[in-house]
Amino acid sequence: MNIKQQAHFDSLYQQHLSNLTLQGKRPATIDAYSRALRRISAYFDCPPDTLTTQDLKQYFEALIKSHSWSTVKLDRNGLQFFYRYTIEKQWEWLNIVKPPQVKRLPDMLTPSQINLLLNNTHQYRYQVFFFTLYSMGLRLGEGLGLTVHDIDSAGMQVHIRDGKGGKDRLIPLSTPLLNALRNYWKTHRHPTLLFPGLGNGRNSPMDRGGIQKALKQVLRDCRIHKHISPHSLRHCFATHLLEQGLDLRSLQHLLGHASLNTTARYTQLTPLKQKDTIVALNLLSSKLEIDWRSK
DNA sequence: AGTTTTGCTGTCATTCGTCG
DNA sequence: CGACGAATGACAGCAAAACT
Repeated sequence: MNIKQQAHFDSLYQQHLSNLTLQGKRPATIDAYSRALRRISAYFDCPPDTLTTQDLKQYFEALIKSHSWSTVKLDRNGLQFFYRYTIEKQWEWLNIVKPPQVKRLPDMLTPSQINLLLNNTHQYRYQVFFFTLYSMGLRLGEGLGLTVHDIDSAGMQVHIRDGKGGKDRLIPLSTPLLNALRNYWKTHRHPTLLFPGLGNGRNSPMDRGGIQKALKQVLRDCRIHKHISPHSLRHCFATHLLEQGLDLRSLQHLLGHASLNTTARYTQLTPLKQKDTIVALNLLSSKLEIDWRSK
């Protein structure tokens, strides 16, 4: 791009960012949608507002060859947003790119495998963290964001902040988890964070990559060859609660979302008699016999 | 259909023991 | 004391789900 084109691109890009913010998009979305604009402009080496439908077809044809459908989808949506909000053109997007439909079922651990996993996690911080994710069904980011002020030991509940889509929720706190969190906190005594990083990262939460790596190692040690990630603990939480007879509505509350398609699909249980959520939650952690790695 | 998150990997800079 | 490498964190990019 020459200097004039570059200036024009910069202006469009700034408008794009501004529109994303105005439409209330979350940081991850802004990230992805703005990358789409940078990528296509780099590909054609010109500002993105003069491209034709033919250009777009050519671009996506190349993109499908070089990248996964996940990336193609993000680019498609990002550019669609750009054309809708920043310039007037409306493309027939569906006719240009349409990702194939796929359905997958996640791998799952049994309660005894969870027990095995926790007992083979030899680093205390990861052991407590995995236990926290499993016993409250948290997303990775929700667990990392926990602060000491979120733990209401008098009311025996935990305030989960800024979950997916920026939503909060409250989750009953079991005694074993409270004890684990207290004992672990005493090892670092951070003024706010429950799971601070080490070294000079001590004022931000632990590293996600480290957590994922630690879990993979433990799975190898346990000779568990399923495809399991920290997020799987959330699936296990949901499935095990269903197996204990917790009803769907209560479970939806605990997970903080409305649809249970992914969770309900892989449990064969149809039943779901009404049962007290707290009782079920306590039952969940009382089934585990964890040898804590403290000190 | 569209949005938002996690998962995974690589790069680069910094820190931290420890060995010579 | 400095060199060295291992460990760690910040960050970015892409992939894959999860959720609305």
